[in-house]
Amino acid sequence: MPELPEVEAVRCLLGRDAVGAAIVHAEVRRTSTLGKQSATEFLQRVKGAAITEVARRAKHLFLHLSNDNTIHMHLRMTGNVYVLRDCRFPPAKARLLLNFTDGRALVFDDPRCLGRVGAFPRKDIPALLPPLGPEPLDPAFSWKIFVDIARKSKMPAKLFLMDQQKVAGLGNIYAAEALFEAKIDPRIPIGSVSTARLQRLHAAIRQVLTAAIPCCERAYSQPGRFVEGAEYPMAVYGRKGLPCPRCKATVARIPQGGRSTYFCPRCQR
DNA sequence: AGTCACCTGATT
DNA sequence: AATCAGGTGACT
Repeated sequence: MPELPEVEAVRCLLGRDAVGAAIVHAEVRRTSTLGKQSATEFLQRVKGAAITEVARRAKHLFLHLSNDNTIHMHLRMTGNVYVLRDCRFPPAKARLLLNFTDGRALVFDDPRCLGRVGAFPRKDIPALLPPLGPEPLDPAFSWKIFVDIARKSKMPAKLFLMDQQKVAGLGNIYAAEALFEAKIDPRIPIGSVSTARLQRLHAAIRQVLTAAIPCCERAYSQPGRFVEGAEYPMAVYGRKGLPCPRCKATVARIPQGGRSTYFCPRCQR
């Protein structure tokens, strides 16, 4: 589920439901969710602490704790995090639980077990993150910054947008949607896209992500459920064989970097 | 830059 | 049985 807008929606939800809660215990149901960290170390770092703030950087989530530790989470493909009203009834795919003093519990729900959670001293967090490009919704993500990065790269436009070192937070869906908005062929080397199209792309990245966040917030407003009909209205993603909303040509699907890219072959070039 | 491994479940 | 899935890190 998660690209930047989904992670932002989760951050918002946890800000509402988890901030102020105190952790009495952590139940690690799948040790691989902690990666290399031992369950003992994780438990020691979180036990007895309160959650003071929930933050996001790109697709990474941070739960800052009152004891100067921070829980780092990455949802990868299928992770989800939310607060259960009653810790006695965790979902089947719960990989890790943080039990709160009031009987509620934060659950890290992840069917594919690709997501990761870890607890570290807050000051160590920046060094633990992989290299990340600018945050696209930050006012600092200017046209100049974007064009400087883009002009240096020869990557196909779609792979460029998905590269977290170039611009952080886009994934398979919103990269495709931004390219559609900017009318750019996903296969074209980003550095050879015209300045006018790059300008459109810079705006489209912000526009698509900004529009998707409230959709995701609605879709995930009920912890652990998915509100049908709230999702961002996709123009091309997942719409192979359906008409392009702009020109009515047939949306195509091609492999790129081992994944599917959806685009309109008529109006994206 | 491209491919694979990590995991599991849904769909064809 | 094979393919696909909104991600990324480690390989060649």
